[in-house]
Amino acid sequence: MANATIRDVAKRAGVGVGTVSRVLNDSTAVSSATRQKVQTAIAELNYSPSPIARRLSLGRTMTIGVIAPFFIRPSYVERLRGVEAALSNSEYDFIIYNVETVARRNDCFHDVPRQERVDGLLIMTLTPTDEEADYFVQSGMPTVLIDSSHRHLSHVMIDDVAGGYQATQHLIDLGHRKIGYISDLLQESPFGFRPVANRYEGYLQALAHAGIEFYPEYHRQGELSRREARRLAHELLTLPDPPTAIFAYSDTQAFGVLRAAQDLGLKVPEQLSVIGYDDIEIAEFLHLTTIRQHLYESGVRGAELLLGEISNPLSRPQEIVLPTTLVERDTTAPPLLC
Amino acid sequence: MANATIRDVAKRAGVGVGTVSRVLNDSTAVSSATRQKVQTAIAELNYSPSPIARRLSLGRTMTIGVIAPFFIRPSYVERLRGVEAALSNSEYDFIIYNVETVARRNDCFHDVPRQERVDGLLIMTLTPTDEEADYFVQSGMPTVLIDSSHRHLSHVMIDDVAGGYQATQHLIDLGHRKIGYISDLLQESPFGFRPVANRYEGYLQALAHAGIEFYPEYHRQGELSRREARRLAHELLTLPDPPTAIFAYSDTQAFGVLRAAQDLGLKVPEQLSVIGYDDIEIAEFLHLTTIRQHLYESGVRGAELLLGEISNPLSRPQEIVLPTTLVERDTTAPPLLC
DNA sequence: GAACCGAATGGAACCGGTTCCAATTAGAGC
DNA sequence: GCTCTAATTGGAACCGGTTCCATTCGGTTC
Repeated sequence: MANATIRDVAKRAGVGVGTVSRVLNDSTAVSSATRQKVQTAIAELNYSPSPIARRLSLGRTMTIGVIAPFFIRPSYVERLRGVEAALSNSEYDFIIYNVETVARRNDCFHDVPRQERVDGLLIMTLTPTDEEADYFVQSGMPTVLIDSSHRHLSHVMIDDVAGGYQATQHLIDLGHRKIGYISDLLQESPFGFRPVANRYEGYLQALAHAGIEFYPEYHRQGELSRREARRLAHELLTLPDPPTAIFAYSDTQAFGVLRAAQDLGLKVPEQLSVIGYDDIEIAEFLHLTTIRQHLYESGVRGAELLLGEISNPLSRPQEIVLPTTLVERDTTAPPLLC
Repeated sequence: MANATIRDVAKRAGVGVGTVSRVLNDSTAVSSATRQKVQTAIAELNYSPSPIARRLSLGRTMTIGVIAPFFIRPSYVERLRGVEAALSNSEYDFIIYNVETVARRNDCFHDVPRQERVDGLLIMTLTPTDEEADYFVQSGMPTVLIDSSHRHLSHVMIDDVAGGYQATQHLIDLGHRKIGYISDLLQESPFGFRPVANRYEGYLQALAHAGIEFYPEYHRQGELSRREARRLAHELLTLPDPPTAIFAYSDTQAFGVLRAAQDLGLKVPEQLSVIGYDDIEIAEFLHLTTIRQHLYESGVRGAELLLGEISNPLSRPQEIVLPTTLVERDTTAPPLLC
């Protein structure tokens, strides 16, 4: 009773299994009398088809894999929310592969397309090598990158060079010349996140355009956490000639900077300007000036791209570039005159 | 080449499919010479077994379903992190079923056990009715509740009555007598979250034990969001005889209260004490006094319970109760003397 | 009334694993 | 050398769907 099969239904309705399958899949070639009989039998037996068997014979899993590093970080949560929203209208479920080590990253990249667990892959921030990208393409696994890019794969990119430029330029516009930058790990990062290099690039470009010399002492990098950012900001702010403004790679790190300022009794924004990046939900509450990247939307667009690619596998790689926006709140102001 | 099957491997190795299967599953009854041959063939064909086929014949999905309302709320993210950590050591994946409407809740409760998509179910905060619980039991679906309870199902409960009591008692200990409470929706909530009733109960008990009369005007309820909490706090604080302390159902709501205080120019904690609930990550940064419930741990313990139940289905329902802890920071203090 | 056609239907084969039973083989014991 | 037993091994049957091919049947057409 618990688990009736399609054969039980067929027997009870006095038809063949093919017919039952046709009724289930809304094939038109079934007379309405037969359809009626089958539906009655289905109801009587409280039958529901086994998705696993369906998948096996269809060769599709109706599941999407999402590979995300540190999926509990606020920015990934926002992106996932977008993915969830886009997928909730479809027939697809998603499985999260959380990545916190390089070994795990490599395992995921290698195993997930091979095991036929998923019909498509959404990869966040992690950038595949050329080899890996070709491997995805050749294995026929529809793959979409969010927050990174590769010329052979569809992707939703955030223009982080522009974002970094925007943040720095905002500080310059306010009159700052001594602008610190607290970054995520640049070289030593095991993952080589693309946005890390890009925002740094934007920072350098804005300085150069304004004719401000880059002062290496003002650039600090460390693991992405409030605690570490607080430590680094403390270092910056206790330099003999400290910066008057700090651009932080992420809102989370900006909060660490704010804390350091508080520790040292510096008033924000009067004595120190701080700008973050991401515009995560809590940023508004804390009045943080920041660069908004459309996190939620990046998830939605990425998922849509992937669904399109699954239903139409031959399409050429698409690129979506999402802009960034300056959100001015209360942590930036002109520097004090000296 | 892309997708070799077990039969290809068997042919190439010159053995039967049963033997290949035995090698794959580390059955002992294979001579080492044969094992060698098979492994060579596997390597040559770059073969990896299809999990779907495996699931069909095994009748197991190696996947766990997690039903979570509003999974992007910080407290659920923390719990999920615990689940992910516990599951990452196992062979199981997990699928998130996000619930934001009652219809969706009912769908999930009804369909997920029936479709054989998952081997076990982890349900957060949502409380099954007796009927639903029996349905889970009868369908043989191992089910564990986190942050709610039912006598027929294993669960990880947070002692929210004690937590509500603790929060209120802390304010009383400081000398407050006029204590407001801003709650999640109590009656009208479509989900009937258990913790909502429990924390309120704790609040009432603490007041009663201290001989403080409950003053209905001091109790407000509204949708769980910062914005709504800010509005409600504003109402409370502009009463003719406003409370000197406010207990908020969640940290998120406490932040709304803090904002309302700021709007009205009230100093915290001098003129208003605020205590939250959850101890989400950002609470420490904002120096919020709060009640810590062990969110991450609740996820870990729940997942462990479920894995145990899957491997040993006959066990009786277990109960784990996690305590709550008062975390004193800088948003509570004795009231001003009048 | 015969020939023909299309729609509806039944059911075998298939997806790719696991498992169980029967058959083979090797080795031990006498 | 023969028998018996245990260890290996091969492969059919099965899990529960889908699909395709063959068949049946009712209705046209001449």
